[in-house]
Amino acid sequence: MEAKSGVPDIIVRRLPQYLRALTQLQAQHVHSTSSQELGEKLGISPAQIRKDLSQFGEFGKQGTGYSVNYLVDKLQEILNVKRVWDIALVGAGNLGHAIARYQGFTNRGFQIRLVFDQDPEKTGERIGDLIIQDSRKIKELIPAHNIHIAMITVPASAAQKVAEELVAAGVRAILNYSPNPLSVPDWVHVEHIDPIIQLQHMTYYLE
Amino acid sequence: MEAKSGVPDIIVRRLPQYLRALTQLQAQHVHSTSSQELGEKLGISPAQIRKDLSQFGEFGKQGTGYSVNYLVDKLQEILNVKRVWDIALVGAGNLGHAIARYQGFTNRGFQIRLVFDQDPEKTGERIGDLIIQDSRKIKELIPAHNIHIAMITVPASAAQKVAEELVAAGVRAILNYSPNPLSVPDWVHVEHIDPIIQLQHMTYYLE
DNA sequence: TAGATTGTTAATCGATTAACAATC
DNA sequence: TAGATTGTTAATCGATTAACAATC
Repeated sequence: MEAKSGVPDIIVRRLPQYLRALTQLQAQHVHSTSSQELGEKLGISPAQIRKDLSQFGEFGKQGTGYSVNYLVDKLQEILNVKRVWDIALVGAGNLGHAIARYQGFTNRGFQIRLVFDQDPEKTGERIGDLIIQDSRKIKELIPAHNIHIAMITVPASAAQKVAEELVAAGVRAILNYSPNPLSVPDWVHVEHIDPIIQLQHMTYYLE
Repeated sequence: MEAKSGVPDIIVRRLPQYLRALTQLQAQHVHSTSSQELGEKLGISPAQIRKDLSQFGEFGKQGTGYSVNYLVDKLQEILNVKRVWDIALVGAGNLGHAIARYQGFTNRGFQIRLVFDQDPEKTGERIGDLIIQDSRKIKELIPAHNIHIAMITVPASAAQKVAEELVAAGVRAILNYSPNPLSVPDWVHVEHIDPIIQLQHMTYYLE
């Protein structure tokens, strides 16, 4: 699961960070920036930022830097987030509820459209505008809503099975909140969120 | 914020993944493994795993591989998680509640001990065994509990201020769930969780 | 013993940075 | 014009992999 047009994945991974920083500048009504300024914000060298961006086009002007609006637009295009992606969430436990209620997705290109849970006591219950659906309907509802991205917030023991059902239903990208590696076909993208991995990285440096 | 004894940070970042995979093997009562097997699980080359581990000692045996229990023990030592780290959580909104209730921290070296919120309506309320404290008590309670790690789950606009209060109270490692970069002294470690960054990385590869 | 797998060296590969001509 | 900053090349730096002697 890497390389599309041949741009190294390590570069692609930095683009969303550039976009986030630029969007924040936009919110502060900053119209113009430079690789220097962006680099300071992100802890990335200016040369690297220019090199990364140059993979996709010439977005700046010598002497003046980059137009914030223009670069935001271009990065949204490159990252495929000029549209809104509908998302399915599987697992309406504590974390699933919190994510379903989170307001921050919408203006960054994503919208949670379906929530599933396997527990019959939960199905039918509402979370904001959403109604919790029975997990057995994954196969039916995900294609019906033309959904290609899902988040998994079920207990570790159920994650692999859920992943398989999602893939069978047409999902091609999974954000996995369970502390389990998922085994999926290699045309399915998986990103993993495990806070403990990040905590343990930090404790290495603490005495 | 890098390099302790001089082991490259890129290697340190892989250690928690090794530990997680090994713990899973342990749960399946597997007693012995090899760089080959571990590599397949993690999508990392066997040579790299051996090289990474060799930075810290000789943990394997030619011909037979690694004892799972022994390697788990060694990695826990290296990562500093043979002890339990108490954690403070700031922000008792949806996400904060979900994290405070999450059961998965304890057996991986962490325990949430304090929860703070700035809203007077919430302080005093319970989440499981914890009682939500007024954020103004950060300065008092964090040193009193000898806490050095915190998680931030407040809205974006409040995150920087909270980070500064935490640092002033003695926190040296922050797991930041807000979509904001935090500016902290360089002896403070920050890890960032922003699901949208990860989603946007995946949409790059989707049509 | 024969087979397996480690730890490590040397070779390869790829990513980052420094530097600068081009130019706004 | 003078100053600033881009996009890009070439040099450097660092990480990954291949290969193998050592040895369980």
